Amino acid sequence: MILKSQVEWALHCCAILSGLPEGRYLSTKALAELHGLPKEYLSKALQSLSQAGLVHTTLGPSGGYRLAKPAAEVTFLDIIEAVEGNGRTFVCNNIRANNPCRPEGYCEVGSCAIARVMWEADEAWRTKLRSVTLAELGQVLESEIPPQIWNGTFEWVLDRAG
Amino acid sequence: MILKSQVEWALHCCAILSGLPEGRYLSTKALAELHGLPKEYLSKALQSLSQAGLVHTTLGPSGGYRLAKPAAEVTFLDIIEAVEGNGRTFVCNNIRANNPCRPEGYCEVGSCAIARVMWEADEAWRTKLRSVTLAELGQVLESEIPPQIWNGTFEWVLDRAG
DNA sequence: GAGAGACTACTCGGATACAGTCTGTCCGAGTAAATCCGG
DNA sequence: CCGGATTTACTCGGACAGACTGTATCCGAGTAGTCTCTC
Repeated sequence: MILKSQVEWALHCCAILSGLPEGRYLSTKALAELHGLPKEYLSKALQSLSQAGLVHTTLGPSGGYRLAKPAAEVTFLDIIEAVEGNGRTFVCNNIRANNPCRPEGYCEVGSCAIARVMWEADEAWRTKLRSVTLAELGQVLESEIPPQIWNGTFEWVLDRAG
Repeated sequence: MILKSQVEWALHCCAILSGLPEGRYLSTKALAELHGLPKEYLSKALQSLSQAGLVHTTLGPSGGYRLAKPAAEVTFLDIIEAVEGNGRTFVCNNIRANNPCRPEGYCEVGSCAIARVMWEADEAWRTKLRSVTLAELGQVLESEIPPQIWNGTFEWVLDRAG
């Protein structure tokens, strides 16, 4: 059970977009160059974000993406679910129903105890991811990345943002 | 990111094995019949458990599996890691290193802030799974399953346990 | 009745096959800004 | 100088291909009880 690399890409792209001034758009091409990723395939991840309403897009030259909401309202979980789908990490196929010892036509009530534990763990994971927003991530990044690189990157980005 | 069905199978099989009297073994065939699963493929999951040392096996007739440790010492996480591997659910490919604005030969220290959040969420998931043992699961199951089915199942099982 | 050998039922590991997902590429349609051209 | 047509640069969506993983089956090798056969 490993998250696909598109999740990592989407998170990094959102981190960049959250630092973009209001109303500016950044193209897939620029995002791909900045992270050294295949432009066409990265585009799929961004389309997922767009479809989930996390990101807004404009066509034409100087088009591209920007966040659709304030960075403080976008969580890690939003981004991950947009890319990876919002299903649970554990699906219960109710194999207890195959027990040959059960009376004919027996219908169980309630969910399988094993599935409940798995779902609680899943929920713990989601709770953590729901608690971190892009705004908080931006603060951490700004405090950790050497100022010259941080500023240089955003000069580079603004140079390409429409 | 969905756990494979072998995880579900392994958990159910361990639940049954934890109810087995000391020293008795239950065969793959019986476990497969009980859950309505393909015997050969289920065997792969059980082999994983065996390789991880969670389960002990004997060859020959009346051979099969039993738990290698007391049920109170086997956690959900043990079983899941045995089947699914013990790697993290998020791998950081350090794509920030591809940033064209970084000075030549720049070497970062510390891990990516994005990866750290993902790993904390992963750890929250693992912590929950580490906190539930097979012994606790057995108690819940016994309290939830109607006594006639519970007893009938274990009669069926003991009938086939060597 | 005792011991040796054959038999049986099981685990283990490898080989194989198939389907689905992940990764990646390519191309055409649509859109909006910039550019060009005729009046 | 102005307005319409063309060009350009981008997104979007679908089609496609290759690699990898998950699911499933089959078979031979090895092992430990059981059964049989012989003395």
